[in-house]
Amino acid sequence: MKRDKPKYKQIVDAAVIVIAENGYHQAQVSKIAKEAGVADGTIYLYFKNKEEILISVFREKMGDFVEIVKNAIKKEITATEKLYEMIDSHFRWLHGDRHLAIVTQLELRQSNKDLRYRINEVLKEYLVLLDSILKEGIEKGEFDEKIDIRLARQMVFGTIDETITSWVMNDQKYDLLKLAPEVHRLILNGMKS
Amino acid sequence: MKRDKPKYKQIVDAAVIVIAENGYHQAQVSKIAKEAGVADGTIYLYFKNKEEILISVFREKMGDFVEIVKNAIKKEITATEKLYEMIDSHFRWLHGDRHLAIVTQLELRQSNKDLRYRINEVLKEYLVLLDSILKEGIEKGEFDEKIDIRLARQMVFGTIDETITSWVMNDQKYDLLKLAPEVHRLILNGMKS
Amino acid sequence: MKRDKPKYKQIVDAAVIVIAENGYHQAQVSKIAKEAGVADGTIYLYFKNKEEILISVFREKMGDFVEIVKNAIKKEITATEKLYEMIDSHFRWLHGDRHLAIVTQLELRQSNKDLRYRINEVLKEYLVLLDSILKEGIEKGEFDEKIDIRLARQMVFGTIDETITSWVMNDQKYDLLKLAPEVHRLILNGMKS
Amino acid sequence: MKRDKPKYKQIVDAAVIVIAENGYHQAQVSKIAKEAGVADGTIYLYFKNKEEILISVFREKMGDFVEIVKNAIKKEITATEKLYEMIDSHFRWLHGDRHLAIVTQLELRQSNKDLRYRINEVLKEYLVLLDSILKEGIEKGEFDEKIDIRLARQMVFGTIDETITSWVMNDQKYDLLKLAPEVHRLILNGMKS
DNA sequence: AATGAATGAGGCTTCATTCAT
DNA sequence: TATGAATGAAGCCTCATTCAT
Repeated sequence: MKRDKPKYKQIVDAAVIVIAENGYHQAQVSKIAKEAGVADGTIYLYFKNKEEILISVFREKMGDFVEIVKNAIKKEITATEKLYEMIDSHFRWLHGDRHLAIVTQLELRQSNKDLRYRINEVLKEYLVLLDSILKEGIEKGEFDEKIDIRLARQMVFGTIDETITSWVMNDQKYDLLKLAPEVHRLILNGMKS
Repeated sequence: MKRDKPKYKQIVDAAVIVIAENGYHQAQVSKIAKEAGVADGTIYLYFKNKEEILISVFREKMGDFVEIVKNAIKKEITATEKLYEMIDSHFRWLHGDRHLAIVTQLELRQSNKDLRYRINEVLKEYLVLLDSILKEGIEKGEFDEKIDIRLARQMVFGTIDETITSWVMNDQKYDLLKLAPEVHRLILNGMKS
Repeated sequence: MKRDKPKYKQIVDAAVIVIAENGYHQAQVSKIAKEAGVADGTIYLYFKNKEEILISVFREKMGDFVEIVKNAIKKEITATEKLYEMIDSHFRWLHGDRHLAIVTQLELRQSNKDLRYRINEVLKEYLVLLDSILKEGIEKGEFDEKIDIRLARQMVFGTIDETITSWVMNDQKYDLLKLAPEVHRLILNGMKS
Repeated sequence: MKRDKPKYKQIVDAAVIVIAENGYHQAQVSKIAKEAGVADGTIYLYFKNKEEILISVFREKMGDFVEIVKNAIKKEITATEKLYEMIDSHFRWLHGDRHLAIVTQLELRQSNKDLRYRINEVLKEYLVLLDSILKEGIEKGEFDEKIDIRLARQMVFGTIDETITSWVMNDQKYDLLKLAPEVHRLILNGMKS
């Protein structure tokens, strides 16, 4: 509701900051309202309840991201290159917003089953994109035709996710972007024909 | 404290069941006490607070598991074989205790930052074991000497973890054990020299 | 204030409908505004606060009703006949507006002490009318001269009120109007000389 | 639950006092707890929620009262005498507990539809008792055989209720007990054969 | 060692009212 | 006059922990 109003975005952005700085369980609605510079009640003109704020955080940000990835891989020709762009833009995305990185990798995972289920719905779009790259690679003969798409997807996503989580848990001390080529190489080798 | 008393184990086992069946946020101390067949207050004779119960769940169970893996790989000669044994016994471990699988893959991740930090401490022993296999593989020339150990570890752990989580999220419908060879192959290819 | 403007009546009528359909506690100002086809803020150009709307509902409607009763009994000669007309027109009034019946018998009674006190002020006009009939009946020898006017009034009003409330609580299933003669007879007997 | 524990009664009694002194809408759980001399949370060991406290107030008190009436009319022989005892003990009951009188006549009526529905369930026992007296009176020829039991019940209850409410609204200034004979006479005349 | 009744802090949400336009 | 977006106070309930027995 009213997702195009400026305050909607204001509140979502405030939620990212508050969750990142205080943790999921300490992100009270009143803190988010204060950070957004609105009254507590105003939150409920834009979101049905607290859970909806959190869903929106993920949906808005992940939505932006899927667009970025789609654009990034559009320019590429081979599945191998597309895979590289996906890894690199995923890294670049969270590297560019340290608060968001904390939220997606650590805090949002503390949500309850229902919320995580709904987050997975949003994630699906990303995984579908990944699947299409994998299928293309197999068809073109770039990847081994014997690989199980589901397992390959889990390897790719699991590796990327684990790499980013480690980076966040180490306080984003080292340069995540530099890891992209090696992660790409590890993943690719696993699927080479 | 008093970890050798029978009630200690009774409470830890009760916690696994209660968390698996009710979810992390619905696992009240009183429920755990009831499942363990003791009074609420008794819990606090064995655990300083609720967080300690959850830590213990992970420490006790993961401790058992690390032992299992250590024994499993002892018999093997090559790093490649050891890696296979690690994957297979990891799958076998959680395949054999559906409650524990839910708890490690879904519920315990909803805990707060502090708790997850301490869980990672316990995980370290597992990761150290993994690192030693990777190093051995490189030294023996089984794996590519150019791979970054940290990244390789993240790929291996990320892939295994993501595979198990997917299996749990799909209600453990399909046979996890059958996936071990293919997961092994995917991972191995990524590191082959 | 501004009771003669068309929007005033519009809002009062909307309040009756909203309260009847949603219940007293679910009759938010915004719902009344919507039903009346005006903006929330407009309500406050015509009413000081929400309580004033509710008072007005009763005052306007009860005002109409007292006029109706006055006219109805004007034609009658004996106090006995006037009493019958009062009962019959009371029944007829609420029988003709099912929303209003719900509001006066059930919903408005959920208001707080202050509001109920002010409603009683409005009711007084009705009770004064009733008292005058009772006095007239005593003076004319139709009713027992020994009856306590206050108690008699309470019996008459209590009986009528309880009868209507029962009818509303039974979802207005049976014909209220048919009960008038018997209610009249019961009441009258109580006061006969 | 645990209705026989002393704290259950303690809380119910505290609720009567708090509601009478502050009004239904100002009777916060915390006030009731304070008046009862227990912690807020303790309330919830004895009552599922706030509504259950209010139901219990009525059920416990009305339950006591129905017993009193049953005992009072047991000694009487005629329906006429029984009716007098019912009126007199009803008056005597609320005359003896000014807080309870305010609660039953004014405050509890502000509750929402659900609560009032459940209160009516409790009231039913009283009305059944009243019906049995009326039937007995008709069978014995004390009351007119042509009267409609339902209407007669509404007259009796309506008159008693209205009389007590008036007394409470007038701050219990006059002596309610003295009104019993006249109320009895008014009611009785209405039903005499 | 064991019990379990009692404690009390803490947060999401609603909605009457305001006020800039 | 009319609007409607924004405000912010206020309360029910849960549950980890304690402590008298």
